[in-house]
Amino acid sequence: MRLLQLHSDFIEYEPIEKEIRDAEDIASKSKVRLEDLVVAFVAVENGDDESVAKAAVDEIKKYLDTVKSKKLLVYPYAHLSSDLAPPVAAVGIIKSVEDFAKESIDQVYRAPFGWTKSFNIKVKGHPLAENAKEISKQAEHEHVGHSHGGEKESSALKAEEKLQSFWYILQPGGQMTPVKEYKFKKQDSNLQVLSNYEITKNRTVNEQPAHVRLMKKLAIADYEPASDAGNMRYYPKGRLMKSLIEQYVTRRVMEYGGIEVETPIMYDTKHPSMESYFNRFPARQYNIASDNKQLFLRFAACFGQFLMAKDFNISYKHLPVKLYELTRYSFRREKSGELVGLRRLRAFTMPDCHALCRDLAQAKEEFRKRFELSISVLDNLGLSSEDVEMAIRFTEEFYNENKEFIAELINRFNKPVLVEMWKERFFYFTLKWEFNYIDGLGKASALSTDQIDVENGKRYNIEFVEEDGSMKNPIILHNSPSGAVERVIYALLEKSAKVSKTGGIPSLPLWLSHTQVRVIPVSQDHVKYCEKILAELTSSQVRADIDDRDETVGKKIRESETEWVRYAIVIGDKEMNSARLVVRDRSEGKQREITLQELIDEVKAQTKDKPYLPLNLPQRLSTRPQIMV
RNA sequence: GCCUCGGUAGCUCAGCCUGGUAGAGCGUUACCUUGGUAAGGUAGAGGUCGCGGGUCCAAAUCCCGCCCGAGGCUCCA
Repeated sequence: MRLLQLHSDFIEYEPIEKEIRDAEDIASKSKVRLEDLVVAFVAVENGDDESVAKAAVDEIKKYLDTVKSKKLLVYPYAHLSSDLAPPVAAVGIIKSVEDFAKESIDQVYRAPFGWTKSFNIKVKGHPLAENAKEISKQAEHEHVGHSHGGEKESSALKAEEKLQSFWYILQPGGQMTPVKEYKFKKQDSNLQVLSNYEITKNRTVNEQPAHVRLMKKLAIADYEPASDAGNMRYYPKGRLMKSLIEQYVTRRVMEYGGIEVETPIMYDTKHPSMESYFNRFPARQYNIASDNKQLFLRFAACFGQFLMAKDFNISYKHLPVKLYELTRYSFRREKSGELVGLRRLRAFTMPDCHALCRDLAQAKEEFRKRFELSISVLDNLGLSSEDVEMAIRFTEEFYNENKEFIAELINRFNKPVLVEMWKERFFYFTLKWEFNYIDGLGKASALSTDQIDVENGKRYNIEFVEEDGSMKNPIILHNSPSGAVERVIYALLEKSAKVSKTGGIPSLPLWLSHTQVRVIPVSQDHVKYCEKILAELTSSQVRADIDDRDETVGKKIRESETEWVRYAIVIGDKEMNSARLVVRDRSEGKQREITLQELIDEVKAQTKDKPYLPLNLPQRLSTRPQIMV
């Protein structure tokens, strides 16, 4: 229950109309005026009962004594809480508050429940005139919790603070050294950054991250002030880039054996299998009220897939079963101060693949495949093992029983790895790894990840029939082979910023570039011929456009450079009378003379095995709305 | 959420300290120029100076509140 008490000179209120069906009937709709009193605004929340009403009255009485008042108005006020009890229950509790109050307070009034009311209030100007409290059922003995920090803390949040971690560096070959004793070499500098980042939490920088400027300059994405923070808009080039990454990751997961499904983005907080899972995590979700249901927006694909898998009829012969979904979006209500460009969002696109496994042996076998898949997917997206640092987390028990398995993963990664070890299992997983991108400001962000989950099979009542006919809960692996799609773009942009910082030419992978080839006519007389070339490129599935604006060649070249267009071909009289083209290759900063077919082959070779989508803007630059730059 | 800094034309920013007619570059529109590998020329349009309140004869400028962003703290299953 939420309680806001105001010591007031007067209040006037007037019932206007019934707001909800369950509103109580009242005798008169005339304006009510009360003077020199305490107004107690009350919101009844889910789970509140008579004992809460009693505790609230004790609290109110204490407050009335403090401000030396003997008059009380109980005023139902739903807006104090986002976790309201159903109206039928709430009206009962409100009446209980009124009844209990009458036992110890001289004059008790109550405003009607369920009505839209207008009110006019004058609060006294002394320091104690305003007082907010949150009263919850479990706080019965102490009766109240102060309104600040009143947010319900999940058990996970509390326990996490107590959880002690032991940090090591694990090298290929299996040698594990406490981080404090490990001598970082020059090539380990990013791992050192990651270690400091995770352990000492020392992160002092005072700059805007490079990718934020680039995502705007390249017209990929931008903030959307009309939405909630951390919900971005994606411009045509960004949307195309995201589509391509999404298609690529999805195809790779399906080739691995993933079965694509789609599940709802919102779930009932009160659903039995949801509640226990839900309460283990910090209250960091978007809440939505719909009729009498309290819904929340998913923060991962787990729920949907688990709820679905629960209804499958599974035999041990079917295992492992791999369910896959690309969530657009997953939502996490990160604290406002934590949001950064495309690195940390409140709405993001997450490939999420769960594998239901028969036992630990099968889980480990599957885990290896997914490790390979993740390395390969990330590499193909343009982020190799050199660009990322690995962290692995496990319980002491798991480590002791699976040393060889863990060493195998480290050897495959072939670089020293940061280890976090716990004495006891607190989370639902026994083993988890992730690849982190370390950006120019020394910030670490997780991309790919996989976990061995030994808890949710049971929690969600997912079962399979074992060979002997018994029912068992599977071990579940949680893999995102690429991490959030937005974060992949963040890493690619940060990586190119690093390149330009060291004097190189920043670029994006060719298959993710909006324009792969730009055709530039010297004058309007050449436009027609250019369009023929353009048609050939397009029919060969090369994304090409034409700068047919009335500008100088120099300017058009300059703009193709600032847009990071890889190939530019200038077409004038010379080219119209020759089979060869002069191609400007941005990666070399030089011009080359080749045929159109050779250019097409060159582009195709570099985009082999990658998805293709057509241009997402008009081909003619003269008809293209300008976005940014 | 808390602390610090910022928000001025579509974009990047100056002006604010010390109150007195709202500026530049890019982009855009029109015209001239018809071009050969990183910016051709001239002219015009374009503003609720984030929003709301206050002080003042007068507020982009000073004060208060709010919104949005950046960085830090914290957090990141």
